[in-house]
Amino acid sequence: MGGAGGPAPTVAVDVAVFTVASGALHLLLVQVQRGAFRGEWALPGGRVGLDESLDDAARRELAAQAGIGDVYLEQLYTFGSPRRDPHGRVVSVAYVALTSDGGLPGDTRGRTKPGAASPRDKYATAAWRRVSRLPPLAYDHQAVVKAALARLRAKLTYTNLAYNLLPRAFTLGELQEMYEAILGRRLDRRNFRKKIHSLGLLRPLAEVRRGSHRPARLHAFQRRRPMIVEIL
Amino acid sequence: MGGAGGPAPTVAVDVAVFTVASGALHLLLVQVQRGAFRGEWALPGGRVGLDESLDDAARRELAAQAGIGDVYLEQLYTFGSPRRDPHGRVVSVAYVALTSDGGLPGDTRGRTKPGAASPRDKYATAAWRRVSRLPPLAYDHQAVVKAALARLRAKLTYTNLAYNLLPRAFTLGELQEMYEAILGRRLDRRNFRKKIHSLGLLRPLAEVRRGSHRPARLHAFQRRRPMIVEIL
DNA sequence: GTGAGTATGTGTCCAAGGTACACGAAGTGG
DNA sequence: CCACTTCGTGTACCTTGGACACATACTCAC
Repeated sequence: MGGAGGPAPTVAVDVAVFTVASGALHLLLVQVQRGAFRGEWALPGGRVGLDESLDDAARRELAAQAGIGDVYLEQLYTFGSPRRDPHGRVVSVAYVALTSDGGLPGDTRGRTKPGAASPRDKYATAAWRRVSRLPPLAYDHQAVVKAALARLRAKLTYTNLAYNLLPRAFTLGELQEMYEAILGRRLDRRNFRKKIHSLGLLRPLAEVRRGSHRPARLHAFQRRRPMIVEIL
Repeated sequence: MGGAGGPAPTVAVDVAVFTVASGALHLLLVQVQRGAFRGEWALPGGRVGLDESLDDAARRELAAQAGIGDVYLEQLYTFGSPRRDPHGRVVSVAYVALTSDGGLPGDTRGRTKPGAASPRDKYATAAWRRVSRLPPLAYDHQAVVKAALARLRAKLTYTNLAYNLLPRAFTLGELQEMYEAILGRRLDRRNFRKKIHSLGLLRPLAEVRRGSHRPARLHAFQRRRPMIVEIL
């Protein structure tokens, strides 16, 4: 390793933020404002400052470009092909982020319907898109998303990271629906519940969710911090 | 993302190269030549050129600093704390590498005894060290090694990456010895062999290895390319 | 050459976990 | 009050992983 001097690549971060809404997995995209890819969709991200860590840069860009704070953040992979960005040599550290509400600016409360663009001007070009129907992406971001999805699917099966994608209280049906949406396959309801219960990850709440049919008991995660647990 | 201009971090690679010899896991270290850490031990690595990929940079540095080519290479994690290098802001992409012979320069054939320093002048400061007895490391390389070991242990249990650490032909005892050395626990010989056989990863050879006792049949990997296989 | 010593090589039994699978209960809505 | 839909639970089977014992083949010491 060494000091400074000489030509060097630029360092950037790109973040794949996921959330679940309407039983479908969504990804946050922004519209490129200038340059060769102007108008196309891309992952939020940007240059890393001299005095901030990579994680900090990722959080800063998320807040700046989409008004999103309070996410689970995990480094994914670093993409550094010489020609991945036509504007110059950019080495990009990719992140996976998870959030429970489509936390777009303004209505952080109002449970923004993913799929719609954000109301605020500053983030007018940020939007949640169903992962199953993504537009073409700028740069090599399609490869980034592919890797992010693989990581997300893998980690859901052996960690409790699911708590980052659901609100405080949820029904077992909603939890299962989330797993099915992300893993892309159906799960046996009885086996799923048996497994979840045996792991003791959840805590039943007093309330129930009332719908068109039999009410479902609400649950919450015992501990909302990352743990290694074999779920599926 | 964007173009050039403004102050930016330097990009470097650091590589944790592992090999197995004398039934123990070894790591390749180099002695720092200048700067604040002069004389201390560190992982081989260096700046990333403007026109090379990250993987290429890792291979180039390995060849230059230790005369090592022909390794399995896998990106590990990117370390980017602002103060991890006292000489300036360096974002370092860490790699894990695996090689079967302590392939130090010159005697690529002669199966260099790990633990000894290299014979060639140019690589005089490169040496294999037992992972169980590592010296203090420069920079944040101790954290890098810790992460590399975790990755190595994890991957050995669900991939066939072991083929990168063994010569073409080996006995089942040697294979098991390698697993035990890396995982740090003993395995039941009968269950281990049963599992390995049932996976069909190996191909028995005609020859046997003769030692002080009953000869052991030599085996080779069916396919020497990365595969996902649940081994342990 | 012969017997002790040691590493190689194989099969069984049991426990645990995963998968397939069916029925009653609690509500809503017509 | 009847039909419908979702919630909620338990059993049987099979596969897998882990504990475990004995015969074989060769070397070395005597």
